[in-house]
Formats: sequence, structure tokens, C-alpha cells
Amino acid sequence: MSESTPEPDTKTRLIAAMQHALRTTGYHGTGVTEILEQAGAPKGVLYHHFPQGKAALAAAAISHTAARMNKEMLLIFQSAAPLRGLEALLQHSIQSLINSDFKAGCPLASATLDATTEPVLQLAVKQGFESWQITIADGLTAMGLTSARASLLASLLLATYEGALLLARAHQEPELIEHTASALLDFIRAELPAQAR
Amino acid sequence: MSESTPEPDTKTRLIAAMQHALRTTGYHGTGVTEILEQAGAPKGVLYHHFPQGKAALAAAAISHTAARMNKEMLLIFQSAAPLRGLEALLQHSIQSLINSDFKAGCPLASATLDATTEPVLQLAVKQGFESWQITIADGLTAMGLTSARASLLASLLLATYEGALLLARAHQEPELIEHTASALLDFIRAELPAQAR
DNA sequence: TGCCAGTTAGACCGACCAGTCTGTATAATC
DNA sequence: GATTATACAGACTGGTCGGTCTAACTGGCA
Repeated sequence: MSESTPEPDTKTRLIAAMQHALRTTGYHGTGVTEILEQAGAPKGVLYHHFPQGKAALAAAAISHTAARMNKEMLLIFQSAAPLRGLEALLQHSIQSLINSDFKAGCPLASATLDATTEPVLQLAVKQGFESWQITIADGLTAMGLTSARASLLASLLLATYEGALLLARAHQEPELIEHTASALLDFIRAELPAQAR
Repeated sequence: MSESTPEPDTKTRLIAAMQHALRTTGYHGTGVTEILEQAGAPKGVLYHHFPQGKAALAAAAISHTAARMNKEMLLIFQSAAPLRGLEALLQHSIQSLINSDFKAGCPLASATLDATTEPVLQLAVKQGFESWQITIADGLTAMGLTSARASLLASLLLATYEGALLLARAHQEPELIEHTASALLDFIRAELPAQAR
């Protein structure tokens, strides 16, 4: 039979398994053996594709996640109602948190706090957050805010997003968090020129 | 001679060492041996004071931190200008982050993402965050907001605080974050009755 | 002085960690 | 068919992990 969903290659499966690990049990909380089991790969494969080992795989996983998220946001800001798009994106993140039984959050946040001794990882996280911040700031600028104000509100949005996901995870109770983020978007909406809201 | 700063007892030193570990390298990122070295205690002591081991010590460390922070906030809301007090508290947190060379963040946030497999710890974190949220919400209510709105803004403040600390750590650059949190406080200030601002 | 609970002390243990090593299968090039 | 580069495979290693165990020390009390 023809494969409807072709099996992703080993490297991709490794990255996916590491993404899942970072989102759930964290960098130090997950052993490479566990990741290899989930990817269905033996040990040698990891060090073939990532000679620098666990840290390099984790950095790749983070860069992938960051890039995917960034692409989604770029699309959102090209749409007619970007703020609604952002709200939907947040809802989506929270929904995936709920679906995972409050186990899977943001891999960048996790790596920030968990893999502090791995410079390669910290760099990947930093670049990821920066790309998000720039995308949001550019988007808000295009909607009519000054670039300084847009940059500030982009950081505020990002901080609230990450903090809200973190609190939702700790509380295992998403509703308050959804309202929280919406409240922030309301604040921002009030600053926009009427036609951009 | 009389001791000007009496040496804290072993249990206290253990808790302090674990607090530091959680703030810097995280739960799984720090071995018990390392913590014991920092506390200047041999291994048996840990399992004497905390028969449940590492997780129980971490839970105690989190509860201590949460209680101390909560007490500070209660004082702030008894003062004349609570919002300024909160701003100062945030500045203080960021300053301690800077002083630690961006290595020491919030132990509750760290434990939320890092120690997901330890129910005792997750409970301690949840209770800590809840106590903070209630303290802030009660404070804002006393300043003239409806309790529903106060509760929402308290969650928003908390989320932004945690997210801002996280981003500051990732970026290793605090200024934008300080402005960020101030911007949120401005939003909240605008909702308060004039005499409470 | 003898006793005893509370505490300190660190040698020790099996499990697991990330990473290395040697070897095999596959696929492209000549 | 021979050669070579790429990818897969897993046994193995030294070190570290959290935790256990037994022994020694300490101060209060009789």
C-alpha cells in the first residue's frame, strides 16, 4: 500500500521526541535512553546525527519549535484581525496543555529554567524568544503603534503568555489564565487605531 | 565571643541550600551531594530531617520561599502606595537576578517546569502561587476594585511577573523587562479610584 | 556515672546517567 | 562487482545519581 503518512526519518523523530521531553519532563528530567525509546532509535543514531549529544539535540528541538511558532505568528499578523489570531493562538496553547493533562508546556520556558548549564541551549532559547518578540513588535507597529510602544507591548505579551502557561500548569486550572491573557489583549486593543482593532 | 549572626541550624542550612539550587540549576539539575556540600552537612543529616528525601526538602524550600514572599506582599498592601511597593518588589527580584549574573530566578517557576514528576513539589508550588494570587487580589479589592476584577488582575500580575523573570533570564538583559512590568502596573493604575493610585 | 533521644557523620549500594566503541546494513558512485 | 559514505544498531564504560546503613557524638537528666 502507499503510505498515507510517510514515516518521518530518524533525525526528525529524534527531534520530535526531544521536543516532547522538553515540554513535559524537562531537559534534566528526561534521560537520552527514554528519548531514544520514544523515537524508536538505538543509541548510536543520536551521536551520529548530533555528535555533540543531548544538548545539541535539545538545541535543534528548540530552534524547530521556535521557528514553527514564529511562522504561525507571521501568518496571524498578515490576517485581517491579528489580535483575534493571537487570542486563538493562546487558546490553542492552553488547549494543548489541557489535552496533555497539564503536562506539556512551552519547551523554551522549560529549557530556560532547566538547562541553565548548557550554553548551546541557552543560546537557542534566547534566539527563539527574540524572534518571537520581533515578530510581534513588527506586527503591532504595522497596526499603527509607534515602534517603541510596539516593542514594549510585544515583550509584555510574551511575558504574560509564558507566565500564564506556567501558572496554568501549576494550578492545573486553565480558565482563569484564559481570561487573564484576554484581559491583556483588551488593554492593547484600546491603544490601537480604531480601524486596526 | 557572642555570635553576631548565629549559625543557622542544619535543617535551615539545608533548606537555604535547596532554595539556591532551585533558583539556579533546578531540581533535577542539582544533585543532593552538591546541596549537602553547600550546606556543609553529611548525607545522613538530610534523611534524618527529611525522611522522604530530596523531594521533601525541595517542598519545604518552596513553602518557605512562598511564605516569605507572601509576607512581604501583605506588608506592601498595608502601606500607603501598594502599587509602588509592588513595583519595588519587582525591581528587587530583577536586581537579585542581575546580581546573580542572571542565574537565580523564582524557585516556584523552576519547580513547576522541572519537577513535574514529584507530586509533593507540585502541591507546594500550587499552594504557593495560590497564596500569592489571593494576597494580591485581596489587596486590589481593598483598593477599590470589584473582587472579580481584582482576582483577574492579580492573576495577570502574577503571570507577567513570572514571565518577565523568565524572559529576563533568557535574554540576560533586564531593562526591557522592567519597563514591561511597569507598563502593566500603569494599566492597572488606570482602573483604580483616583485616591488609591 | 550511666543512660538515652536527637543529631551528625560518611562509607556504601544498586540503578541509571550521558557518552563511546565496534560493527553491520544500505545506497550511491564508479 | 568493488568502493565509499551514510545511516543504523546495541553492548559497554566510567561516573554520578538518590538513598540506606551503621556507628559516633552530643547534651540533658537521673
